[in-house]
Amino acid sequence: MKLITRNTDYALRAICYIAKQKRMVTVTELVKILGVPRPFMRKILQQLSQAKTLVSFKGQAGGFKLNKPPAKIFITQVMSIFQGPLDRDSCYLKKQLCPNRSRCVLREKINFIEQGALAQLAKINIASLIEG
Amino acid sequence: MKLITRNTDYALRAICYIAKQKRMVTVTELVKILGVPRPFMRKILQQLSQAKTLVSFKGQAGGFKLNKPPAKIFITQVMSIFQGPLDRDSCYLKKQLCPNRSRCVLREKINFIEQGALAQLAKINIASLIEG
DNA sequence: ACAAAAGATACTAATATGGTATCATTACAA
DNA sequence: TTGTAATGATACCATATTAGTATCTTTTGT
Repeated sequence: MKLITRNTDYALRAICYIAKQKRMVTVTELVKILGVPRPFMRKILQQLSQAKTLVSFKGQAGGFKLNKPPAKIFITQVMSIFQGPLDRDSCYLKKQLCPNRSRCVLREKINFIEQGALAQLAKINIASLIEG
Repeated sequence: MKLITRNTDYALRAICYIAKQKRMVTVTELVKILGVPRPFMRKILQQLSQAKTLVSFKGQAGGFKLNKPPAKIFITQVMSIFQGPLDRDSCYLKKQLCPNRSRCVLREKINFIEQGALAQLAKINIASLIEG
C-alpha cells in the first residue's frame, strides 16, 4: 500500500533541500544531491513551479526557490500535483451502477479510513520535515 | 488515493454475497448480481479459494462457499491476496541508496500514517460489512 | 455418456507511472 | 551583441501494474 508515489517523493526531497539552502538552487545541484536522472528532475521541478510551489528564474544564475515559507507547504499539496485529486470517492462499481451505493458499508468504512489518513498527511508541512 | 484495488473490491463484494446466502453459490449467480465479466469473476474466485478464503466444489451442483465464518475474514487478508504484501517499506530512494535512510523524517511519518490506516483496515471483517 | 460446474494457464488490453529527447526562451556577462 | 547557462514547453517512449479474455482440462451429479 503506497500513499505517495515516486514522483511525489522526489518532489518532496527536492523541496526540502531547497528549503534548507534558503537560496536559489539549480537542477544540476539537485541532480547531484538526489541522484535522480536530470530530465526527470527537471520535469518535476517544472510541475512544481507551474503549481506555484516553487518560483523559477531563467537565464544564467537562474534556478528555483520556494514560493512560500516551508511551514506553508503541506505534503498533500505536493501529492495532488503528482497524483491528482486525493479525495475522490473510492467506489469501484460506480460505472456499472453499484447496487446500493448510498448505503454501501464497505465504501463508507474505506472512505472513512482514507479521509483519516489524508487528514494526517494534510498536517505535515515541509518545515516539520527539515527541522532537526 | 486508493487503499483498495478493483480486484479487491469485487472480491469483497463476492464474499459478502456468499456470506449472506449461507449456501453454495456459483459463478453464474455472482456474475448476475455484481455485473462483473464472467471470466474475470472466475479468476477472482479461484484466487480466493487458492488462498483458502473460499472452498470450491467441482462438478454439477458445484460452486463456492466460505471457508471460515464471516467474522474471521478480514479485509486486509483479501487485500493482500490481490495487492501483495501491504506492509512493505515505502522508501522510494532505496534502490539508489537513500542518503539518510535511517533517520529520514519523511519516510518515518508516512510509514506511521500507513501503519495506522492498515491497523484500522485490519479490524474490519466481513461480518461487520453484512450486518444490518 | 453428457452437461454443468470449477481448475489451470497463458494471453491481451488498458492505464498509470517513470523516464527521455528536443527545441524554444530568457538573461547575464564578457 | 553574441555566447552560454539556465528554465519553459511539449511530445515521446518504456515499464509496471491492473484489468480483462480465451481456452483447455478435470471433476461430478444425473
